[in-house]
Amino acid sequence: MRIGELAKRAGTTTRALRYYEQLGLLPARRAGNGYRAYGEEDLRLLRQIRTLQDSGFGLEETRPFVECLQAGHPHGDSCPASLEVYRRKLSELDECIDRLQEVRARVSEQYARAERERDALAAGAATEAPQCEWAAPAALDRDEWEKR
Amino acid sequence: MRIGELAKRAGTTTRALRYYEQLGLLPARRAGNGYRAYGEEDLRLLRQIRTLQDSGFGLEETRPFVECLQAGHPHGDSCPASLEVYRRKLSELDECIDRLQEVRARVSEQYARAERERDALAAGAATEAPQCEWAAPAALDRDEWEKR
DNA sequence: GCTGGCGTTGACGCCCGCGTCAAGGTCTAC
DNA sequence: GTAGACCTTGACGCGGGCGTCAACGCCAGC
Repeated sequence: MRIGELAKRAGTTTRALRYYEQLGLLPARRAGNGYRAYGEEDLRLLRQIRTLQDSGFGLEETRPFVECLQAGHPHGDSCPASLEVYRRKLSELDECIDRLQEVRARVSEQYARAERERDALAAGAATEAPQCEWAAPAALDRDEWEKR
Repeated sequence: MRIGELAKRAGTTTRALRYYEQLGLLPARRAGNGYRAYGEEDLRLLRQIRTLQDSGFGLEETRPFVECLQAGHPHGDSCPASLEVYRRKLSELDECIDRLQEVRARVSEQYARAERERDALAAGAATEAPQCEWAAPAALDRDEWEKR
């Protein structure tokens, strides 16, 4: 199998395959004419790479899985190094999700406050209502926010 | 105030400030000797930028907030364009969090399966227990997984 | 023998938010 | 006058995962 066919069957591009080879991730035999020659086994390796990538693994993080398959193990994650990568990735994901949720909470709070203030101003302008100090008790929160 | 002092007071670097100016985000007056000259108001703008950046806003996304302050509004988010950016960012965050949680679930599942298989093999090797077909019913799930 | 579709290597581009270096100008203090 | 702390512009680097082009080789069909 040549590079174009492998790429097509795996749903990727020849450029990516050449890049993986450059990283030593997916080495290829060579035919007499210099063309890269791949086997069915390479398709498995490649699918392993793509699957992990879809889950946010970097190429270097897929290496243990690929080497595990190359070593003849039944699955890419049949080796301790792969399990370790799983664990690291899970804790990364947890940390990332936590951070995003904190950020989301902050942004949501700011958005709600800004909308309240807008509505208060609109109502004030529309009704010419008296501006009372106790109408905007969020000012302190805002200053705290801006100091970050 | 010159660039170094502003950078220090805002907890950033001169390089960042020059970059913001290059983007037209934080323009600076010039002193007679060509040095950039900033005022207290610029410190507010800069803090607005940094705060938003900490929440994952790209520099271009901070622009409406900065322009809002420059226009003399009390807060960076006192303008409709800023509120729109808030809304977009919130939906981006939601989407991102959802994706990460889905990924986390997939990875976690794979990890659990891989560990079960490892333990099963270890137990099998240790006790020389007979290898029964019904001992590894997860094979189908795995094939489905690899086809993705 | 010519066209077209494969393949090869090499090199630069992209995105973003700067870091870092180079080569110089400006101002203050001693 | 000179050291040193600041400032200026310009340019390249980085990280990750390739896209894209250039310039060429190989092979099949007409």
